[in-house]
Amino acid sequence: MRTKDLDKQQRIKDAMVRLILRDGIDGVSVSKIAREAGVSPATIYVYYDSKDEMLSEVFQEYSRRPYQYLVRQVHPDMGGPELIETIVRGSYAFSREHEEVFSFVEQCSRCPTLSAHVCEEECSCDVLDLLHGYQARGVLKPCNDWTLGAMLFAPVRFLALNRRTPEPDSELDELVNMLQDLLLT
Amino acid sequence: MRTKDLDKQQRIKDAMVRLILRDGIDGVSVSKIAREAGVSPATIYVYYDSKDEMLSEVFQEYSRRPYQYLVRQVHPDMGGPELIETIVRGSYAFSREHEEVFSFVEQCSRCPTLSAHVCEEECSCDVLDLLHGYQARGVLKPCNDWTLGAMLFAPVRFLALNRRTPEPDSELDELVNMLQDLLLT
Amino acid sequence: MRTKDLDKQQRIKDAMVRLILRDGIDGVSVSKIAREAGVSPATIYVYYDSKDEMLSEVFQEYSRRPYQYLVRQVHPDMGGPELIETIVRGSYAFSREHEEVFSFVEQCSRCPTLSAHVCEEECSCDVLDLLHGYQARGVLKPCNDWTLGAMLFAPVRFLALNRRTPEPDSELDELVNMLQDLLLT
Amino acid sequence: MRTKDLDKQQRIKDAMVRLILRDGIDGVSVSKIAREAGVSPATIYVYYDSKDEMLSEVFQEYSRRPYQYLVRQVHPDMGGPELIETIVRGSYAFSREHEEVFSFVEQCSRCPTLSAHVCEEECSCDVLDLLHGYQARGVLKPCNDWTLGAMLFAPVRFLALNRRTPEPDSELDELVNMLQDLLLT
DNA sequence: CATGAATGAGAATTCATTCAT
DNA sequence: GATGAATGAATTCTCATTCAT
Repeated sequence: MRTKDLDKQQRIKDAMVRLILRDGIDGVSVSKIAREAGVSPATIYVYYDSKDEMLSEVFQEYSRRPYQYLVRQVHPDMGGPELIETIVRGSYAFSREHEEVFSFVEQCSRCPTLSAHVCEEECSCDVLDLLHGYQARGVLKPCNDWTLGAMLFAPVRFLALNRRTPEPDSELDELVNMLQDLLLT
Repeated sequence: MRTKDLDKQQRIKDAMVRLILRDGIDGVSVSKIAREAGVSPATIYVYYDSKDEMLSEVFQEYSRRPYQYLVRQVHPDMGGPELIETIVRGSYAFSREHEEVFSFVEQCSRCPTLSAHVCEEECSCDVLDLLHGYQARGVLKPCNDWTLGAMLFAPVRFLALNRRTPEPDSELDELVNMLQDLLLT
Repeated sequence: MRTKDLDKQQRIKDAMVRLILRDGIDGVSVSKIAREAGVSPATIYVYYDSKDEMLSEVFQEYSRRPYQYLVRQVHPDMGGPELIETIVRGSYAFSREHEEVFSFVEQCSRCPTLSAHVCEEECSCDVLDLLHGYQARGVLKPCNDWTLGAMLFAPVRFLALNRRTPEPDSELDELVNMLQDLLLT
Repeated sequence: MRTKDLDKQQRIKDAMVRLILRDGIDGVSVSKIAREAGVSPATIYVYYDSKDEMLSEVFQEYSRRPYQYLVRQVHPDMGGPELIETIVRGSYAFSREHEEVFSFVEQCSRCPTLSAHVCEEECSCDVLDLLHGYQARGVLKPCNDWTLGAMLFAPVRFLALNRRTPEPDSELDELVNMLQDLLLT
């Protein structure tokens, strides 16, 4: 008995996410993924029951990534302004350092068949917990979780998505300032 | 007969957009669209050279819709607070009244192959012009177009996308208030 | 618009039945059939929704063939002995002249998924009507339709199936004689 | 351990035969059989060199079963009428008590690739020997083995195959009577 | 303009089988 | 002996597109 090769499964995920960045979610096929991952198409079915399930499973896993990335950057003893800045700049950094994951998650979360099984609220819960701490301490204005998320995550992603060259340093600066003004007490 | 033809092309667009809301952009095919539109697959090729071109063309056309919708709601003699409120609530209204178009545009704009040919800046130019007027008059804070768009359009779409029942009235209220505070002088 | 080519559909059916005689019902594939018929695999799906439906439809059509063949051989003014002889020898002749259809029907009628939709009684109804006439005239013994069918059709098919060389003339003669003794008044 | 192995092989055979009753001979696969038998696909290849050989071997073994069943029911000192009745009713009983084996053998014996290696004559030799005894004693009419088999086995299988509800008691009665009249001196 | 038939290419998936343990 | 992983080849079927009418 050969044991399940976790490295192989990771190569499959990587290949999928890479191809979706390149060709779009409507341009990937199981055979393309297999070729890119260096395995047989049949091997993919050792790890996933179907293409849909593969997409769904990996989406579920990766949709937490942007938030996990942020949690790693934030220290709970940061000040309010630094917190906002870290979240905004961190979000943008994630979209650059993990382009494929960022694009993959953005695409999946707009696809009705996939997004049905993933809840933004759950994905961001760790970051939200952090933010709740700041709200409790009166550093952050008390406001609804959804509004908070909408303001903290959506605009920077908008910039990341519509990224042009050169880098939008000034836009990011402006955004950071605005959100500091807006969300801190 | 002109009417007939335009009607047929419109039926094709409607069918496409309806199916993409239902099945996702990775789940539509030319034959499905044809069936849904009540025409032959061959007929689609009377109006479009290829599936890709069809998607691209319709995306280009429809990506302006959310902004056209807003322009129709805004009167240039509105006050600043009313302006913000109209834009935010109008954006949300659009996502509800034109669910398929909203979903279609959101999906296409995340798809790298499609979004390459559509520029957010161009789509929103009419709304931006309006906003520039308000900035010139000193009603709206002077800030970068991208930052402005990011703040005015992205958060409400975030709410629209992650819509849950019941309706997020309070979130919208909060959002409106925040943006009024933030963007008005 | 090209019109549906009935000849093409016939070639598909012929190919299917020929291959099933050669390779068995578990040995045919859509692509093999297409190659044998000289069409593209996709073309088969113009005429049938799926492989299963194709099998089922053709089975339903062809399962009547052995009986239609018999009806053509029997004249209603035949005498009783001649009737029996014609049916028995006719059944055997059919199995030789239409080997593929015979084998196809025999294989399908044993396959649980296929036989569920085909009823022997319906297939043989024309022959049974003929036989009822003979029973009404007191030429043929009055007996249950199923028993009659079992005696008239099953034994000769048994011989046809287990055919060895040389031809089973003597067996057929004996069978004819026996059934004449048994079934005539 | 011997018991373990034979048990495992038996489970494989059982699974195969069960699945063929359910899905038809064209619907079984090695993995399905393995799953149904609760073993690994690879294990099947410990006992058989290939799928074809497995089918062929089991068919060869099981094709004798209906006749072995009959031999067990017949006592050589039975009278002629009882003999006929036992064979006919026994054949029918077998088809009910061992549905999967009955269906399996019927399907295989129609499949050209499989039936080539199995000879009805050999399978039934024990029953034929019995019948020869009755013929020698002048109880049973002297007639060709094939004709005898055709009359004694085929009609009742025809009824078994086209079984409807309720049970065909009257057909069986009639069949028994007919064959007694026909075959006994 | 409009169509349904037709198709080569490719989709997702399963197959029978072998490999490594 | 027994296994689950792995796979090349083949499966059924759909795709985007073109053809003939």
